[in-house]
Amino acid sequence: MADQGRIRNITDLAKLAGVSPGTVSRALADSQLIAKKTRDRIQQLAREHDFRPNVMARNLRIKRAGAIGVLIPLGHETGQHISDPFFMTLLGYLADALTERGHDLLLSRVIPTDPGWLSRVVDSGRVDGAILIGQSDQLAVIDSVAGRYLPLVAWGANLPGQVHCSVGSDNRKGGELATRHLIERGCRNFAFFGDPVAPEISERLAGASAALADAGMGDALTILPAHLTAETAHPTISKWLDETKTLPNGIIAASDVIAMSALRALSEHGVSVPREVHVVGYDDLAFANQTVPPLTTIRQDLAAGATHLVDLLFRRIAGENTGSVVLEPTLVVRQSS
Amino acid sequence: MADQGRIRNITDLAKLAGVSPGTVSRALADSQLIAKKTRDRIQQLAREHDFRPNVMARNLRIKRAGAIGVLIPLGHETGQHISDPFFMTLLGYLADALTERGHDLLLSRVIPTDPGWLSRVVDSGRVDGAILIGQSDQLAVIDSVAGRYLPLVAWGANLPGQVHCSVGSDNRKGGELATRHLIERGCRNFAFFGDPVAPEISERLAGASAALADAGMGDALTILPAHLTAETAHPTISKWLDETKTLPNGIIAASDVIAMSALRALSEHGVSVPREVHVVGYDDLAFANQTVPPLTTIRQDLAAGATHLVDLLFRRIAGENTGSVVLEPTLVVRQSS
DNA sequence: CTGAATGCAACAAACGATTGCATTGATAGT
DNA sequence: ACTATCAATGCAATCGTTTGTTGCATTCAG
Repeated sequence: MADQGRIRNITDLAKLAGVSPGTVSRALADSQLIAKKTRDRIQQLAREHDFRPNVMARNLRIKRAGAIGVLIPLGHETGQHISDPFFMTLLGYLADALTERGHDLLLSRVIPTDPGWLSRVVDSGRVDGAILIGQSDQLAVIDSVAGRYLPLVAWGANLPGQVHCSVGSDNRKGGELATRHLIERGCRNFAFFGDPVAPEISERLAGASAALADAGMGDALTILPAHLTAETAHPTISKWLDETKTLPNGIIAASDVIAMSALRALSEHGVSVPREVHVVGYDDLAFANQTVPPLTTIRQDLAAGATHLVDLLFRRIAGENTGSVVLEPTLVVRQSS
Repeated sequence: MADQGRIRNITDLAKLAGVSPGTVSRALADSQLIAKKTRDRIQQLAREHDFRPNVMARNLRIKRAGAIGVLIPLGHETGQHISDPFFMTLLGYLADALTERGHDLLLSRVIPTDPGWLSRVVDSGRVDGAILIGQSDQLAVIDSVAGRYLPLVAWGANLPGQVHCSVGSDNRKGGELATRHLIERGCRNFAFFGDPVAPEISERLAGASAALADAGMGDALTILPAHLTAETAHPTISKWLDETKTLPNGIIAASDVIAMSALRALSEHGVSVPREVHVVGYDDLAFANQTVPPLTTIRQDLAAGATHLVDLLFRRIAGENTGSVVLEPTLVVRQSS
């Protein structure tokens, strides 16, 4: 009969080492309370049997989860897949930032059917805190949970009177930047591609309108409510181009994804960018400088955003009631304008 | 004095209901052992205090983790960010498939420095199984863990003699498909953009070479080892175009991301696609039909791939020693060829 | 009216760790 | 030689559940 197989828990290892479980626990934690010699021996033994203490049991005792829930609520825009490049870019940065802090990332794509979707996660005891990527149309639910649960932060708009902590860029200002740039480029006739049902988008639109009003061109804007996915944006835009009599010469897209669809649709209609029409996107995702022509866009610094989100979250986990953060959007000029 | 605050655990609720904790547990699980009347009363009470049993404690007792680890090993190609659209697309599908099975997704971006990176996750007790997105250059480590740990599957190549279970498309065949298509389009002079250091890429290249040899054009292929990220691929390609004397008329890109960079570089060099040069990508990611012109590409069905990965994983969790799956790649013809 | 069958709920032992406190030896101080 | 001190380890309670076993009332057949 062999050694009775693998070492499954701290008690097995204790027997093997001829000590008590408590001693093993301390030894593996490298506690000074245990003689260096014993510690080394036990650690060596653990390595030999490649034994690792059960994290779940540890977390239960220690009362922490070691994981942060990252939720992507898809309320409106149900067609929007989790693999939307914007979400994914932010997710990537979050993964890095959380790993750095020694926490795991529990990913959840959630389609809010009942109002319990958020508490189900935060009250489950599986996570030490939660990060929402986008608020979708769930402001009420988010605010209500945020009222009693501190470690919760969201990417998105910072609206007056909102209870929860958010990180996002100044969408209104972004819209202004884009529009001013187009005005400088000599555009006189504008179109906004994007559905203002989402708060961020409607802010961007508001910024655009304001900039035009400032320039005395308040009535030169057409709004085309294009959805945020490429699959739905392209046909919408294409159809619109077919039907429109006078083409605008400045297009403000609510996202890079929409801008990319616009570039394609314009190309298919034989319209030259930027000669005939100038296009500005929003986000500055990785692909934005790989389009033909490379896209002028409003950059949201998602790396900085992720860092802020994580930073605020951990301060809240520590008990601090932090405020929100609004990032400055910047204009990145490339060849589409 | 109020009700002493929140209900934190099953015992609190038991006291409140005047029953034992065990009864509460059974009641919340809707066990027939508890009288319907008692069950209802307790469930109602739980709802009122929106109490949810602690998942970690439950999992500890029940000996399951309720989560699947999804690991993205970044061995070679360290520049490759987690937000690579390919990874993210697959991740999205995985998130959906796992959620459907009632499991959480524990995301980990791992840069393998020591060989313990994989066991650290699977032996931690936090996950019921693990899915690797890509094998990177870690075949040895993966195979060694797979030898003793059943619930492990990987997206990637299916190599002869490999111990671990994998799901991936037939890269060699994909390379052949792309090349045959270009031959049919009348191309006579070819370039392959991609670094064959990764096993998948080298298979795609092998397929391309084979197809050319078949057609008696074995020496008509130039290889440009472009990296998989857009940031690095574009300058490489651009430089190459500057220096090359005779332009190929057929380009096989190892991925859609590389193809997109190629499209841009070609456009910048005033080369018309597809009139002068035909381009085929690989993957068929969401953006592939939004490029200018829309990209002809080899489609890997990632939705099906994710379903297979999850399916195999759960069969392995149940104890079955499954084989690997190889998916058929298909050609999607658009306007770049 | 007695004894067996049945339905409900309580009890207590796990799951695998951590940690305050008690205990043990050995060394040192007087 | 006797005790005070201290370092090293063991003991046992605890985290919040689940679940096999047991015990107490009923109910019903005979």
